[in-house]
This record gives sequence, C-alpha cells and structure tokens, in this order.
Amino acid sequence: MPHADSSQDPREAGHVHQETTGDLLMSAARSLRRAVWHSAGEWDVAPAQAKALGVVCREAPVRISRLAERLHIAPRSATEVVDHLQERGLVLREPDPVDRRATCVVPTEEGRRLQALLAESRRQATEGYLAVLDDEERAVLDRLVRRLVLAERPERA
Amino acid sequence: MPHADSSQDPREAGHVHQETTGDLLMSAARSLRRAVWHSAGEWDVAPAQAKALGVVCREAPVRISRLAERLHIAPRSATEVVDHLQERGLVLREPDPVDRRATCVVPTEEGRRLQALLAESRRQATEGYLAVLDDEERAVLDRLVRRLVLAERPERA
DNA sequence: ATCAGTTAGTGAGGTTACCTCACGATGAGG
DNA sequence: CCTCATCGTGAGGTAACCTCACTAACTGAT
Repeated sequence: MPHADSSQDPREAGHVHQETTGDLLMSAARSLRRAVWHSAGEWDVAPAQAKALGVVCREAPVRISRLAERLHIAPRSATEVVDHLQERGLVLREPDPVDRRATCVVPTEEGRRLQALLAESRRQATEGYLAVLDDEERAVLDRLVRRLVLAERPERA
Repeated sequence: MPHADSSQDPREAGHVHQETTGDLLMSAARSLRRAVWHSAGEWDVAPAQAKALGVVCREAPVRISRLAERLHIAPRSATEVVDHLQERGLVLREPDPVDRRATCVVPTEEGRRLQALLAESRRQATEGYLAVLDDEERAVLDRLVRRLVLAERPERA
C-alpha cells in the first residue's frame, strides 16, 4: 500500500519498456524543451516570449495578427505577448503604413541581440541533448521526424 | 509589408528545410499531442486529468503525494486534480489504512471505463499519426527516441 | 511517556498564459 | 453613402499551476 520507496515498486520496474513510440516521442520532446528552457535561464525569458521574439526578428515588420497566427494563439493574447516584449525593450510597435487599423512589431537592437543569444543557447542545448546519438542516427531521426512534420504541411514542401 | 497572403510569402517558402532536428522533434510531438487531445474530445477530459486518471488506474490505491510525483506537480496541485476527477465521479478518496495522515485515491468503475476508452483513443490517434512511416521506419524511430529517453533515466533500464 | 522533527493533505491567496466578447477606428466594395 | 469586414485592444474570465501556513498524524530518540 505505501509508496515510500518507489525504486522498489515492481509496478514501475519495466515502465520504459511498456512505453509506446508515441509516448517516447512526446517524452523526448518534453525533455528537449526542458533542456532548451533551462539553457536560456539566465535571460529569464518565457518560452512563448522567446518564440515570439524569434518570429518578430525573422519576419519584421510583423503584424500582431500575423504573430498570433504563427504562435497559434488568439490575437488578443498576441497583444499581451507584445506588451511584455515591449516592456522589456525588446520590440517596438509602429503604425502599419498601408493600413491604419494595423500595428507592426519590430525588434529593437537589444531584441535582436537577445534573440541571437537565445538562438545560440537553444542550438547548444539541442546539440547536447542529441549527443547520445551518433551522426548517422541523428540524420535518420531528422529524416523520420521531418517526414512526420511534412505529412501535415505538404504545401510547405 | 502586408501579410495578407502567407502562401506567397517567400520568407516562409523554405521554412521546413531550415528547421533543425530538435525543432522538428518538438513539432512532431506537439502535433501528436494535439491529435491525441483531439481524439479524446468527446469525453471532455483535460490532458492533465487524463494523465492523472491513468496513474490512478494503474497504481491504485495511490496517495496524493505519489500522484503529484508522477505528474511532476506540487502536492497542492495534485489535490485539485483529484478534486476535479472526484467531482466527475471518476475517482474516490479513501483513508490510507496504514497512515492516518494520508489519503488514497482509487478509480470508480466509471473512472476505469473512461480510462480504457481514453487509452484506446490515444492508441488509435498515435497509430494514425505514425501511419506515414512504414513498419521499419517506426521501429527505427522507436529505437532512437527510446535511446534519447533512456539516456536520461538509465536507472530505469 | 514525552518531545522534537518530519510528513501528509489542504485552505488561502497568488500568478501566468491563455480565452471570449465587445468596441472604436479603419478599410473595401457596391 | 452605406454595409460589412478587419484590426488591435479594453474588460472580464478561466485553467492550471504555485507558495505559504496550518492541523493532524507519524517517527525516532531519550
């Protein structure tokens, strides 16, 4: 009845072997996300904000509605993401010159610098996480997960 | 400047090709999570509740503190998860016979039935998502992601 | 038996990150 | 001009987590 010593609990002993490929895929991704999140710890940037900053730097000037699409969130929520980034001096709002209803978001110099640091830390964390696989295995994994992702967005091939 | 027609935006054309293995892994997992979530839509169960119900059914009777460990959340939060499951008649709280401070959570018949349905729907959604890969590719993917996961929990091998 | 330290669950209060609805300003097309 | 649609955001809300504090109960030493 008590679960004081989980390392002796027979119900867990073979747990990894019972996990399906799907479970493992999600588990691996979760671990990678944690590694990436942890690697960016010194800059205190939430994942959603980091992602938004990345979109802004890549697609500037970008409308808030467009940012919402890219982040898969409601436009109202994208407003708040931009609020936070702007508060930190990482982005600016500018009027859209061709449509006065719209607002364009652009990165500041500081925003671009932070984005570059975050991208590098993300790259290193990923590299470290995948280091358990050799070059060929990584190439195979890349091919397989790319297949999965492309199957969902064939128009992007 | 305007992004009205994103399918014509050259900045996105080669996007998938620029994505790293890590990005793709996380993207694939996200899509799988969405597929699983969507497949369970008719039962209106949040992912966290589904996961908790699974733990309760597998390890019953299970203490709330143990459940919190398994869910990687604070015990206080596990209390609320159990509250919600109990409100839906899916689990019951019982006194722990060996420690009067503790509470054990057990599934109801309805809870077990729903868990079985959720597990099957999860299995089917995963199967569907991975169908784009042939048997051998799936086996390779399984092996690779299992390597990644085991590298993190070697004591569970 | 007593006591100090620890454990278990939960009330109280809080935060984050999302959401819907509604609204004013603006644009497109008839 | 008018109707309908678009854009961003104010107002208000929820889910899912958290910390802190507390009471009840347990453990082990004396």
